[in-house]
Amino acid sequence: MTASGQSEGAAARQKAKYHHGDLREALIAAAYGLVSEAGAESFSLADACRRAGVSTAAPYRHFKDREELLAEVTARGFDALTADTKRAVEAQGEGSLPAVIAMGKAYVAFAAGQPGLFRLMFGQPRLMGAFPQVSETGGGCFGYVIEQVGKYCRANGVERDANEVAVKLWTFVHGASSLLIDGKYEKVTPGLEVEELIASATPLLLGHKG
Amino acid sequence: MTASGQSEGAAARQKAKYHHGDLREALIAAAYGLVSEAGAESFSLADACRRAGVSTAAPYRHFKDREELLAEVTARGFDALTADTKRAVEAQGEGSLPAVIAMGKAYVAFAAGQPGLFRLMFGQPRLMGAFPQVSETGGGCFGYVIEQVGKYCRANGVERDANEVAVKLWTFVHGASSLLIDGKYEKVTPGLEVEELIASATPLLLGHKG
DNA sequence: TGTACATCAGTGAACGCGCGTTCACTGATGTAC
DNA sequence: TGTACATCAGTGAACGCGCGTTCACTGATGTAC
Repeated sequence: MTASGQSEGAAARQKAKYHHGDLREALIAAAYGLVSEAGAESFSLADACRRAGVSTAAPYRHFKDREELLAEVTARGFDALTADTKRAVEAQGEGSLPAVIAMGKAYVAFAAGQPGLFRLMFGQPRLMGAFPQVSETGGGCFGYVIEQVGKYCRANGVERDANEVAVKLWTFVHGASSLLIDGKYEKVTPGLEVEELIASATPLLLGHKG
Repeated sequence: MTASGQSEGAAARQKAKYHHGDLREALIAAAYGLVSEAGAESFSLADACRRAGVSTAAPYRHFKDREELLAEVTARGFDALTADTKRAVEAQGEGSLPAVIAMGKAYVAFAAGQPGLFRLMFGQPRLMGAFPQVSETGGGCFGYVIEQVGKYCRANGVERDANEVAVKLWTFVHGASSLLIDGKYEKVTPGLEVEELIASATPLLLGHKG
């Protein structure tokens, strides 16, 4: 995967030219930004073209249609989420309780940081069915979570089925992300610290005494 | 709240007439059905008019605009979800563990039964800010969950802060609903029984030994 | 090194579409006398 | 009980809008000779 920062730089350098340089990456970056900021519901291909500085016909040299561009954005989102959680885990040391908690916090932080993208990644099951790269990156993301919980369980003698424990943690963390970005916590329990919520729920779901 | 079944009957009886009888309720029922079936993203006022059998100008006698109709649908959704959870709790007896579990299952069942409506209720924070009836019915729904968990805690000597326990359960159940309707469980752990997941996670989050 | 040419990533104008909303209107209904 | 009239919930035609997509085109680039 080409880093989008790189391609944006390239785009800027070649802005005056007739040929763009890497319009494909520039369009993905534009769409990624627009979706992150305003959500996929209000996303339009025309907006992405405006942001990339090309005509509305240009994307069709690189993508079959609007949906194919959004699928690519979704896949990039899963890659970014995986990278974030991986970084959080590695900072704490694989197989430790702090690592599992940090993983959950990173997941929530990703959702909070780009709610529109998060909703696109999780609210469009059709994309996952239709585009292999979405299915693969998404599977890789969840697979990493499950793998890490398994490592923790084995390292700490948790006798439960690691897969089941992982699904529970994922469920909790995903619920926290959703309720947070949809403003429900704010409405019902203002001042709630989501990070603390994750930190206190994780041991319970791992089967520790709270 | 007028039951929509009643108004649909009334609408059918008066179908041939120039005046509709209760177009407001008929439009809400049409929109409720369309959103439940296909989601709010693809919902159009024109579709609702077709389903109700009136011209596209007719809704403006009853609603300021498209958004006001969707807000009413959202409020009805929260009322229905509250009613479902209440029914589930009362069937098991308030303050019991089976009641708390049944409440969670009812929440998930509601989401699974009408995913489009569920996403509208939770994915549009703007509606909640702008329309008092959405804020009220939504608050009533979450408030009921919190109240019931409080009753359980008091009745069973759970020394934790009941509010915190309630938020955890709600978070878990909401996460299960989201992942289920977005098809993620199916992808990652095919064959997962969400009802069992709720039943086994609930005691953990209440602080019991699993 | 210079020229001819093939390639193909862009342009910009146009399309059809369905949408939300507005408008002047029409005709059913309820009420006052 | 019958008639005149005010009300107002509907109609249907029209609007402007932005969208996704297509089209024939143009002009920059790389390569073969």
